[in-house]
Amino acid sequence: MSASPAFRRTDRSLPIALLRARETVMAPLREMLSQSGISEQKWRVLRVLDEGGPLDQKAIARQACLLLPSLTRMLQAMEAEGLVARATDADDRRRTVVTITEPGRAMIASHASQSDAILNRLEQRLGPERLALLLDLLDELQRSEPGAE
Amino acid sequence: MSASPAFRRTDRSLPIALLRARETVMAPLREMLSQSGISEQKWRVLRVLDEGGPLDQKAIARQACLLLPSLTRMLQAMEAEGLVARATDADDRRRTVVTITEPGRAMIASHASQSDAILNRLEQRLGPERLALLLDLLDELQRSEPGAE
DNA sequence: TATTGTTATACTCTATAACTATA
DNA sequence: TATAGTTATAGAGTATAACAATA
Repeated sequence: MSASPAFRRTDRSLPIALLRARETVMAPLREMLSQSGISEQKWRVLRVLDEGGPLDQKAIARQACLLLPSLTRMLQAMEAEGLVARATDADDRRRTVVTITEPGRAMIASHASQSDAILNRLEQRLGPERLALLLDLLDELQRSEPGAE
Repeated sequence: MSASPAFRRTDRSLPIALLRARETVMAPLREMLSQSGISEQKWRVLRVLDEGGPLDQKAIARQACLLLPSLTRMLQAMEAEGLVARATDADDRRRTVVTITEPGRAMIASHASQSDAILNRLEQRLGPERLALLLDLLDELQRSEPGAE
């Protein structure tokens, strides 16, 4: 009647622990985003573009953890909303280069202070050193696998 | 043209770092699960039940990070597949107590060695101490918020 | 009156394959 | 022949509200 001994306890299972931690962090952020009518996924796209400058879609998909078909539809909607602009790459015309627009940056900026407050609160609870350590470990984990960026 | 200064770099952004790390960990596990025709979500339900013994649906939803309406439909399917059994709680007849069945445990057991191999490989890359530290930090993060279990 | 779980509904994302065009 | 992106399609999960049964 006991749990299968080959498995770690779910709170010591990395996939579940990552999910629970993410849900904890995202809960207040989701509430914030719902007020703008923007999805979590579109928010990630904006964040990646805001930071990484113009990117082709494959790079966006990889960095924002999205599939290319999902991204295609999202970008079409976001272009219609004026949040991003797309242009064919002159050097390689298979590529589409996506740029965040000023309204896109404004959308991000409008949430900056609120988002910062949420994450600062977490930082205070965990402690700045331990948060930095957590980010290091997550980064290390992600880099340890092939295919990750 | 630079990124909004109020935001952390996305690789130092906790929500995105958690997502990327999770995708890294889940990629090989998803491949494993797809061979059984079981979804990631149903797998979480089985894992939680296998570990936590009979649970009511609200507890399952919280521990597996699912909404109650999603869980209701999933459990109906899983009951039809014989993976779980449901019964009304005698003491509080609003509650439904869900139990994993032997076929459910067998489903889990059939993936134990493969799942273990995947996670052991990650543990070797990161180092056992750093993995333990990561799990500690994730747990701490999750516990720091109200509403988390 | 609050809580557990269900149903209904609309929406979004996931996932795969097939397709276009460029290289 | 391979790659970037699109389209098509099926399916599943998300999210909200409204509801039933029970406490």
